Amino acid sequence: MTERAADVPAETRERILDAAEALFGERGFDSVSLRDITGQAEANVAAVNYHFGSKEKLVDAVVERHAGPINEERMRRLADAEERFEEGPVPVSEILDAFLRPVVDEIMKDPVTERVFCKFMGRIMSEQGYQLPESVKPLFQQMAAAFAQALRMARPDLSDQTVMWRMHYSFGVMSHTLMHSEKLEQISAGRSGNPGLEKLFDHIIEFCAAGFLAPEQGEEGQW
Amino acid sequence: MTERAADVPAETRERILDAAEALFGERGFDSVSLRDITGQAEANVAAVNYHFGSKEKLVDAVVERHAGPINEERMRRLADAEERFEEGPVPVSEILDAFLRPVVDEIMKDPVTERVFCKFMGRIMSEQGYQLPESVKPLFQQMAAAFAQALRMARPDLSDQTVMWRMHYSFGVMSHTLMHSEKLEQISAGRSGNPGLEKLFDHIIEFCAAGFLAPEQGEEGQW
DNA sequence: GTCTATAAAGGGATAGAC
DNA sequence: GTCTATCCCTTTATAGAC
Repeated sequence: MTERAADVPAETRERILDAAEALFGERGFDSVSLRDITGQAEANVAAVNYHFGSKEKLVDAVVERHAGPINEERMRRLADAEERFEEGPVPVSEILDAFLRPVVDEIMKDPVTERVFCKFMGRIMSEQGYQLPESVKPLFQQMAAAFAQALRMARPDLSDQTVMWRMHYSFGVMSHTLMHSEKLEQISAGRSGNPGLEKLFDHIIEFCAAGFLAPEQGEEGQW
Repeated sequence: MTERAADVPAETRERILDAAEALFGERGFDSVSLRDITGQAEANVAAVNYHFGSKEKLVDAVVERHAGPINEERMRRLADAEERFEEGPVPVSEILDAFLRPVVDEIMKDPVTERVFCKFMGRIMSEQGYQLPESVKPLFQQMAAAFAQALRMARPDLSDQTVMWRMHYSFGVMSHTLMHSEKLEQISAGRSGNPGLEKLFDHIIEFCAAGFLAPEQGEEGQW
């Protein structure tokens, strides 16, 4: 937004966004005060209201910074997969990959903020009562509808309801893992340290894709 | 704890616990004030400190009210399953059932608080930074270890790490679904309303058990 | 654009009457 | 065991100097 030299400490606005992202991911939106944020960002309390207008708008700004690019990339990858598999439906694992890979890529852009952003993403996906900013809602809903449609075509033998639930379960696995990636690293640290996000997400996709393979129990329309 | 007639409005202490459980589940621990709680419970602010000593201890009390019974029942059911399958390992779906069923039962005890407690449980399983009360920690760890052990025996072909991760994914599905059960009911309401918790959890177990069936990719010890 | 100072509201906790 | 009244702290937000 504003112009500045390359190797100078980030602008106040950016530092605030970074600090907010880290703290929100760690402790949630409500529990973090503006003082916590400006303290960590080495900025003044008043700077938040100067740059963003209010705490709520700061939350929106942090979300918007990533949500747009990620959802656009998801749509791109899904469309790309649909082209590659034009003869038949896209495999479930490819659909889940199109959903998750953009998150991994966004995290990888800056290794320093890797774990920070992991948790923040997980929190966005799971926080109760939190309302997505109006600016990203339409794209988000569009994206969710496209993925649901692709999954229905991938598993035409399943009822629509079952597909929706399993899509939801997959989101649950992803957000839960993002939020607790720290603890999990400790678990696996006994052997060879952090397995790396890429492998972790491959592992998640294997699990969820296998979950989609389960046959439907009972008659259709049981829901 | 205290004696009272059967058909009289619940004691203040109980009303506070009920209100706290509902509000904590809805909005998290930090975002809910004691005034929110006592307002909903039709009690006085000072009553919280009289009955519980502090807000933190109130949180502990809400957790303790359910955590003990649920974890004990989990252990009982796992032990029971191990007896039934004494010739061989307990199937994954039986293990997951032993883990999840006590939650369903606890929820079912009082249909009124069904959705309330769903979300509260989901929040306990997912809230970052929240520390389990010391009084329930040992039982919790013991329980987690027993289930991990059972799952390893159920899938001896998988590496220990893979089993741990997949157990974690299953927890993710469960907590995410508990916390968002409301939204999901809306989705399925088009056809026949609330599918009922029992069916929902059967569905979750199918999904997770199928996830455990996925073959392990790459060599062992890749983590 | 960044600071200090302060306003205005709400938080947890407690003393003391009943 | 329950209430009122109050203390003291932190919160968000803003006004105004620099």
